Amino acid sequence: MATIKDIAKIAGVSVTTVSRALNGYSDVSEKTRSRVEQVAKELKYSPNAVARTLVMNKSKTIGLLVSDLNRAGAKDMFTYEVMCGINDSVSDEDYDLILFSTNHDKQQVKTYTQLCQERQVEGVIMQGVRMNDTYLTEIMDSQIPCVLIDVELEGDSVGYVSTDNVFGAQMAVKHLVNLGHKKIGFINGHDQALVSKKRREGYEKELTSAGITIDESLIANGEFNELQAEIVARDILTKHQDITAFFCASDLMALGAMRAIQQKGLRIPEDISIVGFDDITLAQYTSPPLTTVSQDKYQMGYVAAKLLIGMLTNSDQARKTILDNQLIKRGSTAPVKR
Amino acid sequence: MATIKDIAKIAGVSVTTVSRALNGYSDVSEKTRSRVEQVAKELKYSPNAVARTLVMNKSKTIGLLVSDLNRAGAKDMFTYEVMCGINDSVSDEDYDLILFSTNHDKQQVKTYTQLCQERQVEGVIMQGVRMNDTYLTEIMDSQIPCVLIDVELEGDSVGYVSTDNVFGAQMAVKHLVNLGHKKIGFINGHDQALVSKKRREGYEKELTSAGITIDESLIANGEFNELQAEIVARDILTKHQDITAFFCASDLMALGAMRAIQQKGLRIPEDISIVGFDDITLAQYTSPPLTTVSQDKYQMGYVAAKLLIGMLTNSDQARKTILDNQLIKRGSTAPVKR
DNA sequence: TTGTATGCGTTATCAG
DNA sequence: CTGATAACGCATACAA
Repeated sequence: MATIKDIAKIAGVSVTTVSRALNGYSDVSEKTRSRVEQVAKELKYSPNAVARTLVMNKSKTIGLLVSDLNRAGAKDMFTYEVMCGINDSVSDEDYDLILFSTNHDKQQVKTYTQLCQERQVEGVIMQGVRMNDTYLTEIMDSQIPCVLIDVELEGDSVGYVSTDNVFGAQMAVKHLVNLGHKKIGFINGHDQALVSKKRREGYEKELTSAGITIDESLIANGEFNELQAEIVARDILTKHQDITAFFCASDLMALGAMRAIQQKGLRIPEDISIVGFDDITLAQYTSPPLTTVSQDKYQMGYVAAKLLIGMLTNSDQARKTILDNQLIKRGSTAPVKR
Repeated sequence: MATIKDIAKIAGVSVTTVSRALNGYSDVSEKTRSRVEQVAKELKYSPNAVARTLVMNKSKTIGLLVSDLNRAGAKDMFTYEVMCGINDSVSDEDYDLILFSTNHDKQQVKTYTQLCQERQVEGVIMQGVRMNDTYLTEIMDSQIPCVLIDVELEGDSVGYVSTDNVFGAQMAVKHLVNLGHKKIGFINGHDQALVSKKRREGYEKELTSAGITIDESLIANGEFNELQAEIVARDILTKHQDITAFFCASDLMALGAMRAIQQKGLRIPEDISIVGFDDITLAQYTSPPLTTVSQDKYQMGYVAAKLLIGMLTNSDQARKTILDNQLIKRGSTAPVKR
């Protein structure tokens, strides 16, 4: 509650002097400085960041804009882990984080720029955007620096962090191909996700280079949803009795597919091999444990924040980073029976 | 970037009028109001919450203070789910959330009051505090309304949300007792957690009422840590060959204990029954699926925020809520062999 | 080395 | 119904 005014009065100096003393300016005598600091301590003074923001036009605040922050995300801990990385990163740099959750409806009510201006955030990290979210175009038009997670869009003030989804998918499919699989189903996310495009690209690329022709009827969208994945997996299994493997664009969907497989009376990995994507915690605990492409979610968040803060301070900073993925071989994949 | 000043100039009125027109005051003619709104829209005006905070002394901001926000928490999604509840709740009421992560070290650098004052948060929700965190006493002394998650401390401006941990533990133990278990190990968290005290209380209460005497050597702290729980479980199993069940104060620790049990060549639930606490997502996927006491974490967050906002608006608001828990019976418990 | 005056964007008071 | 003015807490250009 104490302000520099209070300090000034007690210390018998002007507010200007207090301000400068506390901010470490050199043009203040050691004597007054120590006196001011003394009084500040006595009064348990702490600077009002709000007032400072107003006058400096710098809030030292970063907006964390999460699309669909909800319980559904609880199974795959993606958002949480990314957040941990961001949090560690920003506190290193003495920024604070303000959390916005958004969704399609909210985006109609308040524009991106409004959202940012109201709270005077210096920059934004956006997680979970869809390609058709209205905010995405606004971000590109806006001057406010923004780093996107898993959306590879670049602009003057827009950068991104992603993992190498094409290569990740290639590793997954190559692993299956090496095990002798030829008929490999692909359960993708949805068309609004860039990662889905990328993972499909990897899937097709690897099959092609293995001399296997793409069969559209082996591919379906599971909407990144466990249940939906189960449904489409069941459908594919019914249509293709001779399928021997699945590649799923997320572990969560792999869980759904596993259920479909097991309900058909098929065994994993003896009858059907399956590979997921993400390496969520659950992946280690399914039976059998799930082979998957691991993404370092914490690192994604950490790097995203670093990138953003870099952009905030110097403009010709690199604006994108692609992290490597890793294939984690577990029990859900095996050589094809013959 | 547009301010009310800009609007005033263009609309040909004073800033006062603009302010009142935009804030829906009645003492402004319909004509000027619509004119002002028109101009505001043209200029894509959005109010500067920072300036407003300064003058109103109300930030419409709630601090979410999380102790040890890190990857370790990724397995039990506690914090994430609580956060989702809080987020939904505060956005209902048009508050924003600012995220602070703290730990023992950080608490020495900046006091609780400083942290709050700097960002002018109106209230705080605190998750993951330990009984010996210095912030805890500061919270009690502070005037800033605060709601604690799972720490049952009450004061003039302090409330809490928790679940009925005593009863939850009792349900767990009663379930085991009903299955015929008499020698029931208890892997607790640590002494700095209130929930640990409570769960122990429930454990002892239920055993006593079943006529079973408490054996201290069957009880150990697993520090809410999977590995530590595995270690102490192994220890107890070695010392007590005739133990038939475990009650663990968290699912995460139950995972550790399960590993210890299985490594001993014992089967779950045939040889050893086990009950956890929390109902984390993983609990459904272990083999066998884990019987556990379910806490509605989302609801905890939701209620916490509601409580806090209530305290912010009227002072004689209820300050605490205890939510019910639920025993979820799964495959990890069975009648005792004889 | 220190102090005075001004402004950041908004709301509130009070007079017209 | 409207407007001039002060105030919130802080930083800074300028003056002394």
